[in-house]
Amino acid sequence: MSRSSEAINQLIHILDERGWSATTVDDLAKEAGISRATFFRVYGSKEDLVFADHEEMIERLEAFLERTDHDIASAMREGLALVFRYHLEDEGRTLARHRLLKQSTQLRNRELLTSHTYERIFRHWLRRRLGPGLAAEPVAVSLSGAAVALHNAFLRKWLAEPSPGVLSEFTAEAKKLIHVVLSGYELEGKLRSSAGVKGPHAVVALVGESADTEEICEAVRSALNHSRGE
Amino acid sequence: MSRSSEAINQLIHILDERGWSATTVDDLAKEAGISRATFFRVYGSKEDLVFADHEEMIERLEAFLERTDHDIASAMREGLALVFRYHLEDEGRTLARHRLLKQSTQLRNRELLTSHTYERIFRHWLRRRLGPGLAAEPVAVSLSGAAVALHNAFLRKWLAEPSPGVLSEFTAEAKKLIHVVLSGYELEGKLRSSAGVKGPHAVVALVGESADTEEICEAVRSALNHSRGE
DNA sequence: TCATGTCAAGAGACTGAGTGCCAAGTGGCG
DNA sequence: CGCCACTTGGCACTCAGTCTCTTGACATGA
Repeated sequence: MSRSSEAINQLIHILDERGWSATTVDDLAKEAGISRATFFRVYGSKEDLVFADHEEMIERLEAFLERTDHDIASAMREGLALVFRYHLEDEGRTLARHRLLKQSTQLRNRELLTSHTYERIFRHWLRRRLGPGLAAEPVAVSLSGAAVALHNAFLRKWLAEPSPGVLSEFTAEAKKLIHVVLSGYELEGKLRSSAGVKGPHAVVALVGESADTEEICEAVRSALNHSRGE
Repeated sequence: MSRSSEAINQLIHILDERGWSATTVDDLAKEAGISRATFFRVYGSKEDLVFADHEEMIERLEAFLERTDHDIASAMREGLALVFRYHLEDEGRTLARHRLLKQSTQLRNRELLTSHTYERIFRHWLRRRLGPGLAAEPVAVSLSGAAVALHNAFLRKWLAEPSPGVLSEFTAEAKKLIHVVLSGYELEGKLRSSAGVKGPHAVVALVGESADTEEICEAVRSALNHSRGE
């Protein structure tokens, strides 16, 4: 898994350097040390290669939404943050892909398609979580559409001018949007957590007064790893 | 214009009957009484042929938004209705295309792309109409995303079960959505100025017993965002 | 040790989309 | 009529993606 994803990153880099249309599948296969036929078996297509890692992200998001105990608004916001953080995670890969996308409308279009996958995931999850009710369907549809659009707008902003503050700006805007839509449709009642009777852990992390969210999370992570013996 | 659009309808019909992948460009060119080369010159590609009429719709929408005297909410609603009505207008063509789309994921993906074009048009128009202001950008992004998602949902519903009442149902829902978003952000904008100076705060994260490290971090992040953002 | 089944990979032919080039029409227009 | 710009057809070419057949590595089992 990790080896193949490195191979993918390398191939994307090659496509970025030599140009999307100037690089043939033969070139890529030769570069990867496999035959042309094997290339198609492994990666599906030249296009799929560039977005192979999105599959993983989609699984992560679905797993998160499936298992979360958060209330609807928090889970939605955190799901969106999860996706956003994924793009910031490997800046080299994301920027290389972005340069690549500028070369070909075909690739840009493919990129846009991934939005619909995220939108669909949120929509279906919202439908389930909102349950039956008059406003559930339009809220599921509109909120997922709006939230993914917001995500894309902030991602575009970050691609144009990478800065670490974008994530928290995005999270704040997403929070506002979710609140506006849910309360506007009078679904505040659904905002409560659906968490069951599971007993809570107590976790104490000590951090400096000026710590930001990520620093605190890091402290929590290390405290957990310590106490759990990982 | 009208002659060529009839030719397009006929070719779409042929694609629908014989199958998308079973019909080659040679077949289509022969059917249209032109050479293969001319086919590509005129229609661009096999895929473009299926969505050629969308170009016209996009121009209609842009012209309407550019010239309308309506207030923002009414113009938005009427613009959406304009697009929706266009699909209902020629039921034969829309249903034939829909049958065609079921045959090929490639075509379905292409269809999804047109959403982004509409979304972009509404977004740019909303930016211009909302003018400068703190909430203008997120509203332009979110509302266009949500509105187009709503449009697509109602269109899917109509395609599954055509009924004339869908248009008015859609218009009503769109009106509600636009009102919720616009009024929701106006309210937020007024409340923001009264936000006080941040003091120290306590953070409590409650997670399920089976939560792993990452889930706990998500919960901490969520709790922080909750307490800091208010 | 050898026979057998399985599976991943390679080799190569084949289809079909899309591009580029050139030659042959097909009108206007002086 | 002859010149010109523009359109169309014919044709070769590249390359993505599919399909089939073969080969070799590996495991299992008598």
